[in-house]
Amino acid sequence: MRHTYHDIECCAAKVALDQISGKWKPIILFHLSSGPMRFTELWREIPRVSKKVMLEQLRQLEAATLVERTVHNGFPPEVTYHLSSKGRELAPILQQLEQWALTHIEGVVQIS
Amino acid sequence: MRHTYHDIECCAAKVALDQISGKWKPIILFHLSSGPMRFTELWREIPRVSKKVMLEQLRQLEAATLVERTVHNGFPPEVTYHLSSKGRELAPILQQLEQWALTHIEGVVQIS
DNA sequence: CAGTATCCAGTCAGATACTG
DNA sequence: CAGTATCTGACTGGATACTG
Repeated sequence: MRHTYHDIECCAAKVALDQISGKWKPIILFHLSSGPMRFTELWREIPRVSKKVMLEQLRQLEAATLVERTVHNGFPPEVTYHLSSKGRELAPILQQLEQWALTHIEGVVQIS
Repeated sequence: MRHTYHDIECCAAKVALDQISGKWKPIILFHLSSGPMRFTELWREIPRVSKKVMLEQLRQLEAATLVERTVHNGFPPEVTYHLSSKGRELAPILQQLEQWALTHIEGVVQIS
């Protein structure tokens, strides 16, 4: 998403929210918070998403420098993803958000 | 957005993020944090959005019980929007997110 | 003033198949 | 294993005009 000066003037939090929200990004961040994971490992944890979409989400997290990608040479290929320091600094805030959610969303969210 | 059991199991923060992210929601929350505002007043603060979209965002915030809507009888009609207690409890978290953003997004965000 | 009603274009997630 | 390529339908945001 493109940001305008007006956004930043008003609310840097919007920029932050755009970087961390998205269909699967919070879940990816959640899983990576326990440590580095390989692509397929991550993919298996979130089985409902296609590889293509998974990649897109990871690329966007990389572009936002929240996640870093490491390629280990060899065959078969091995690529791991891990949180950057910026991503790790986000963790406590996400935990507060989680806590806020748990005390407020009860009875509001649909379960499918 | 519909949530599944898996989302909640993994990450209640995702549910929270879905409720507060969206093209204009953070900006609306930001403006309402200073106090109640009338529809047109709010609309004038965010001039790039159409009334239809503005309404949609407000309705979603209402549905998430973050914002409340008050109709004052009379003519011309007067409707004000204000944060619920749930919305007010979110404010400090958004401020932290704002702070996190300010220390990290520099040089990353495009200005259009 | 505070909305509805239409219509449109662009983006996004997803399914599926293929590759170095 | 870790991707790419292609195609698709659904959803979102937006422009514009109209209304109680």
